[in-house]
Amino acid sequence: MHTEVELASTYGNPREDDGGVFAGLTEPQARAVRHTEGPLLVLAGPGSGKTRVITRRIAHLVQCGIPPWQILALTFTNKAAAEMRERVLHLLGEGGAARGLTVTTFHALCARLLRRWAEVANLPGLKPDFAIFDSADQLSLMKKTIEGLNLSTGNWPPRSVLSRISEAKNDLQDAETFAARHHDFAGRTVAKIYQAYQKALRTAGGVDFDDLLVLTARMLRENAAVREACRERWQYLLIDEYQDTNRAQFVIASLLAGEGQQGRPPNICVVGDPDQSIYGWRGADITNILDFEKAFPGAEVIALGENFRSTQKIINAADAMIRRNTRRKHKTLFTSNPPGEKIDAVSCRDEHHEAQIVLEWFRARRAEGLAWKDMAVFYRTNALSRVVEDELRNAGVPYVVARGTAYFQREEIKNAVAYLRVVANPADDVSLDRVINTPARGIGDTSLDKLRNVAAIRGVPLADVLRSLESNGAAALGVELTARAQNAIGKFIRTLDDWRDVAKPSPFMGAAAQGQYETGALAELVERVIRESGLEAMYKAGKTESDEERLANLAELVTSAREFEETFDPGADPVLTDPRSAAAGTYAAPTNVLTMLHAYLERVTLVADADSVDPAQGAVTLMTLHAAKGLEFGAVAMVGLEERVLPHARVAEMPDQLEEERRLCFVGITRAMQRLLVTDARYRSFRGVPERQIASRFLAELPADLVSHSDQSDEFGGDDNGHRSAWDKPSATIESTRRAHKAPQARIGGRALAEGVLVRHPQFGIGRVEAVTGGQGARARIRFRDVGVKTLVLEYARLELIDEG
DNA sequence: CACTCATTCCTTTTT
DNA sequence: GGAATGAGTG
Repeated sequence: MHTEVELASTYGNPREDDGGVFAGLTEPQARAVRHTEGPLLVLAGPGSGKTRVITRRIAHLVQCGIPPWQILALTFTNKAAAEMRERVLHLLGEGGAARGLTVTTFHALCARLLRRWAEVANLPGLKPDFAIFDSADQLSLMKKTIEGLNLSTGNWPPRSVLSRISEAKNDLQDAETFAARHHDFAGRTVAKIYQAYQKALRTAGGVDFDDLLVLTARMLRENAAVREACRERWQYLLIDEYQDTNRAQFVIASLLAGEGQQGRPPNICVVGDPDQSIYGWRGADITNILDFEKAFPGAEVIALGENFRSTQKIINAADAMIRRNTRRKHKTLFTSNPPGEKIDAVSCRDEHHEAQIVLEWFRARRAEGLAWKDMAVFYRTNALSRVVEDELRNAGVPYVVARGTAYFQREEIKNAVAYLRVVANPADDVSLDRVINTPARGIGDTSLDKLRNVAAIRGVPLADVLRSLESNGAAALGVELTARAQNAIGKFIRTLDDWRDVAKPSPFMGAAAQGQYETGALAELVERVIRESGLEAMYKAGKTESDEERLANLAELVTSAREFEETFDPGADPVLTDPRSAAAGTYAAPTNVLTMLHAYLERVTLVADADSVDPAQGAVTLMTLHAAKGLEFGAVAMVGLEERVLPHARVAEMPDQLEEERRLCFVGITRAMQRLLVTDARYRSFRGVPERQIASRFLAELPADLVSHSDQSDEFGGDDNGHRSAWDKPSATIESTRRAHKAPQARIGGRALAEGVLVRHPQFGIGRVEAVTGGQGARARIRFRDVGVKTLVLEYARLELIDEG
């Protein structure tokens, strides 16, 4: 292997090496790129050229003569992986110098490894054609599991049980370990559910997101052969966004990195920023990055603190705020960019007013020459996007909401994908349940319940029962079915078989027999499934606009399948038996549609919201703060800077989460290159109920001299008194500014609060109104059932109206 | 068995 | 404000 001395002689004068991997790098950046052997931690502040360093470093490794297939780069999202791959390719030239390089997400890598090795590694109940269950699938399976145990979903909400199990999985506790550690009633019950859930999951031939990591960690730990095969192949490991890794991911990384070769330390390079760790709730363990040097002794640490993205004012504000966190590795943020404008802060009346403010601010930015695509709106929760969307739509401003998962959550797409999943894996009961009577084909709940019962008793997938019904009749199963239902089921099974025959490798099918894949076969299968399942006819029969839209979406699914096949690169498969064949370009293509279908479904399931961010669209981008990480925009508007929204309400119960909320805010601020707007609203409606809001503490943490604040939250202010706009160019019209805010006096949720009305208070409980005074600072005297009479200021009292009866 | 209308819970963030 | 159940009718 190359040493630093040799490299130094090759790249003696980086800055003049135009076009080379060291061109234009700062000293610390170059140091990170130059580092090839042994553990390396790059602490990369926002806008510090992190991606640049990573991609250059990979290119550098390859230029040093390391075979690309020995390099594994891991990210969290497909988008990050795609971007990295593209940039490395660009650096190395399209000539195939990067062939065999593995750049992928943790989850996708695990899926591939498991499919390749599951049988060898003897993982209980895991078949190589397993389906990956997304959150919706998990939820419906969990519901069934809880009901199957005769527990109430009221006492054991599937969501929270799932999150407890997910927590356990992220910490690598299986059901048995979990059971051994929890002896209280709730813990024991969850353990029982955990066990049953895993069993149901395996029966359905499925794994959930967490399982992908857990099972891979376990496989690598317990199976020396697999472990060695992976280590043998990947000598250089790189992990992006390392601050977001959880315990399972840390174990996988450590096992892959191994002990290094011949007593030398492992070549693991991790890049991240503890200040941008925002996935603690998903098990991300910030100590992974804080203690990297402990886990990998002798690690070189390089801090990239210089920011090349934002103005001084933005950087200084972000720095001042994040300094308040105590659990961090301090690095000084600085920039030699221009000072820039002050941060705009506007206090608004309510969320509608806020949306108008954002719109006007964007128009002003556009007047200054910024394009729509250079602007973005960030918010803490998805629910906040709606009002902004409405405002932009009405104003005719083009926008896109970054919700990559949304497309695949549409009913029609879920249906079509569920059919495909049943083709790929007939045991997938969750998908089968979804499609067996969609569109309605006469297989009703009564019949299904009987058959599900049989399946549950025998512990086999429903599909097996259906099949045995088809060959042996209902009597053999010990159930009675109407002839109508039996016919319908028979027909359904035969349709499935037809599709599977097409998909299966068949020695009689010409090209397939030669081991060649015919491009278009997957798209053809998707098209066939949509047509022959009756989905197409079902939506064609409907005449509403949404039905037309649904047909269009289904057509799009066919297109997406076609695109997938066309861009599918079998050489990029991380688990090729012989990586050298990838380098040589002589790998074997997949031989049948089923293989392609599996790859496609995997891709479809492992999408992230951030994956859909496409600045080429020429539109304003709307997204959650979480999705914003890693991106940058000329002008950023952050809305909902309020207590209980941006530090989220949950912080009240879990104070240690406050620092993560602050990091979230930090991430948002540091996305802005030139201009930043932060807004808070005095009133905001949650689920239709307006609530009095308090400005976020984070606003107060921004140094006053960097902020230009404009309070427009006055009830009737901000109409046309000249103070409406705090910035240079207010828009010419006042169109919607007139939508006066409803006076909060003596009103709750738009309904008048009168004597004798029942209300609920978050602390005091239920009470009856005895008297109301209106006007500014309206009050009500309320006799509470439990705590007696209190006089409350309506503005602050977050009361809820209760209907009598 | 299929479809329509009312009632319930909900939401933090996502691979 | 909306999705996801459940009751009731054709």
